[in-house]
Amino acid sequence: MTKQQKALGDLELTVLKTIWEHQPCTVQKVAQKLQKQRGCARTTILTVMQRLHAKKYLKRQKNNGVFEYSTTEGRSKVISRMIGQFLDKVLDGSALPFVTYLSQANDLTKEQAETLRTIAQKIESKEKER
Amino acid sequence: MTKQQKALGDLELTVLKTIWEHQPCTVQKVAQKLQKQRGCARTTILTVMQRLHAKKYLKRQKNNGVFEYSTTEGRSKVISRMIGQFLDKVLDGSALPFVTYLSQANDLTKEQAETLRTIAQKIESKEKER
DNA sequence: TGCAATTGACTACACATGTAGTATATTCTG
DNA sequence: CAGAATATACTACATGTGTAGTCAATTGCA
Repeated sequence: MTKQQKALGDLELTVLKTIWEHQPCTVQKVAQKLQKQRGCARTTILTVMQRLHAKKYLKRQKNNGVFEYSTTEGRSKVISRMIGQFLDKVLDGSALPFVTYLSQANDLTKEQAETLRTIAQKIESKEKER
Repeated sequence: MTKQQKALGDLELTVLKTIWEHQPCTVQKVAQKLQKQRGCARTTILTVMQRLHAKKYLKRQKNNGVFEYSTTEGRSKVISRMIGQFLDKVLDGSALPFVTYLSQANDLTKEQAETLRTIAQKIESKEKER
């Protein structure tokens, strides 16, 4: 059962993100949003959405003669998988470079600092579990 | 000065990693290593290395009639850039999903746990800086 | 020195993805 | 209901990457 989801390109990810935020969603809606952000044609978005549908990232249902698309998986699930793949493929399974990256970032944002703090808490709870 | 390095494909990254470990390196050496790991032909590696050279990830020098390749950038630099790109493109600049991923991994390795601990220390030092 | 082995340039092809036009089908409106 | 508007399908093309063969150049060995 290797449900191995196919990889996502940049535009595909962008489209998917848009849909996660406005589910369910017509091609038109997505196209309008991304026409501004990326200046791409409506048919480009249409094609991408058809591909995402073929790849099973999207499901669709015709409402009033227009397809409404929804995602088949939640955002966190897909993103998690991508993180896992990145970890494997780029970082060889080690999270250390990522941490180093974060801690070296001289423009560490409040959000990231907060993130780090969160991690510390996670560690503590992990410790207590034992 | 947008020295925007071109993106790397999977095989390209794999080759680059091999070279980081055995610098400088001939096509043959890399090919032998990867022929076992991925079962790809010598000329495949040759092509990839030529492309990496064209992309400026590798430099070469002829020694005894054979090209010896070296990387133009250190591993951590390239990996850092990739992390930054991943953070931007996939995680929208937020490291939180990554942390969540790590803390939820039920097969958290010792190494990763250690990583988390390291982060906690980083936080502390960051805090003290203020 | 001549042949065998090695090396590298070039070419080629398949597939993925971004990009978008054209044509067909569907729906809505007057 | 017919034409206009809209939506979808189909087709196409460029680029990037994995993959690898062919052939010419180079090197080394007998």
